[in-house]
Amino acid sequence: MSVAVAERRRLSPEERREELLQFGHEFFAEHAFDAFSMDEIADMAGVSRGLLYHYFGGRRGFYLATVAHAADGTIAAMERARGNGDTIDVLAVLDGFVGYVHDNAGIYKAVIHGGFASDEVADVETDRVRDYIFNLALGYACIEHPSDLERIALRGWIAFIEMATAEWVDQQAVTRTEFVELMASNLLSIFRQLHIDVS
Amino acid sequence: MSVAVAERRRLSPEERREELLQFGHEFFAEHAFDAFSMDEIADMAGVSRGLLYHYFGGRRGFYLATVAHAADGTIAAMERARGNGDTIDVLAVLDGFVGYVHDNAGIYKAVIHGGFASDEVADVETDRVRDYIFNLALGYACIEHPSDLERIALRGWIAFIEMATAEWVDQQAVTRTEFVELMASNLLSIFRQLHIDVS
DNA sequence: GATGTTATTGACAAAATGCCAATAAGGAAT
DNA sequence: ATTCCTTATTGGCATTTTGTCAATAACATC
Repeated sequence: MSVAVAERRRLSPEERREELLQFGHEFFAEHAFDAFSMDEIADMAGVSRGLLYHYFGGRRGFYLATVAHAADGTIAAMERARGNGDTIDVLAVLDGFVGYVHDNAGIYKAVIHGGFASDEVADVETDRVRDYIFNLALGYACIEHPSDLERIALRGWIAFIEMATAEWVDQQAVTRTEFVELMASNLLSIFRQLHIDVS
Repeated sequence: MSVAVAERRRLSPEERREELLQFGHEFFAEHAFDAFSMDEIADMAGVSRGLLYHYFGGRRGFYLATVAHAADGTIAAMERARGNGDTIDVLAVLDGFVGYVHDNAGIYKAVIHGGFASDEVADVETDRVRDYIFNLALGYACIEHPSDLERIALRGWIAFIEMATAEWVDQQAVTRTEFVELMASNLLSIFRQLHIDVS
């Protein structure tokens, strides 16, 4: 009886990095930050621990790269749904967001929604996603310089859609359309409350 | 020159545990989960590493106990603001919530708002806080068995107030009263949207 | 097929972890 | 005051994990 030993493969740095990020995407979706040693993680990824350190510097670096990757994916999904017209279709973009979370529920909930306790670098990444949505909402309402109250309310609304989407994805108890409309009309409520005309 | 060595103190388990939790409250408010070794943490707390292990089993255990402690504090603050009448004053309870976050901004943002990546036990604690607010909102609207859409919307609203409060505490750019009213009227908007009468 | 580049590894020193027998603080009894 | 006894607290040990780097071997090019 022989143990199946994967032989050494030599990839380009770009390919290897992409492969490892793909693995991190799945790994951190399922396992807590410190649930395994770097040795075990490297084994699961099919590489040596040295390689993980080479590419990401360590556990935290690997985690952060995975967070950044997921943030990129989330924004890209909305970008795609937005299209390249100059009018903003809030329903379409929200649907793009919901689509990404639906297809990547594990990593989204672990990393973007859940986040990592008081880590500045990770916060930068999750905030990138929020800022994208924030600016989209500003553009939709034709606001250039939001007031303090407007900023607070919009950031609150963004948390609303993050939590509600995580919740919806779990059960999908109402239709996707109905759900997206709930989020959109909540945004309109907030605009109305703040006396913002959106025509 | 002599190094000041704190001599060994023998406290009751209850006192020591409380003291260590107090320390954890401050520690995790400022430092990332894995930013220090257990040796360093124990030093800062003024005890041996062995004692930390004895009381909490390790880093994760210590962190989780701190989360639970903060969750208790958050709920207690709302409980206090609620009083013991049988009518629910949403503004008062929200103000109690805001008060706790204001006074404990560091740990709140690190632990309740921020949360820990995909850790079931920590989620149980943060969800305890959310469930308290959830049930409060249900009580306020006289709902016994929320529909799926109502549940999603209310969970979303709770994320709204969590994020908005964290944001408000940072800058306090609008008055506390104005801010609390923003959150309360957003709740009313949601009820209206869902055709829920709150009289 | 030989050669050069560099992606990848294994192994080593240092650090951190988890555990437990030994220690001593502080209350109770004399 | 002094002794005793309980058990909170510690120090140190075996083990695991980490971080680093010189050695190795894929793969492309000639």
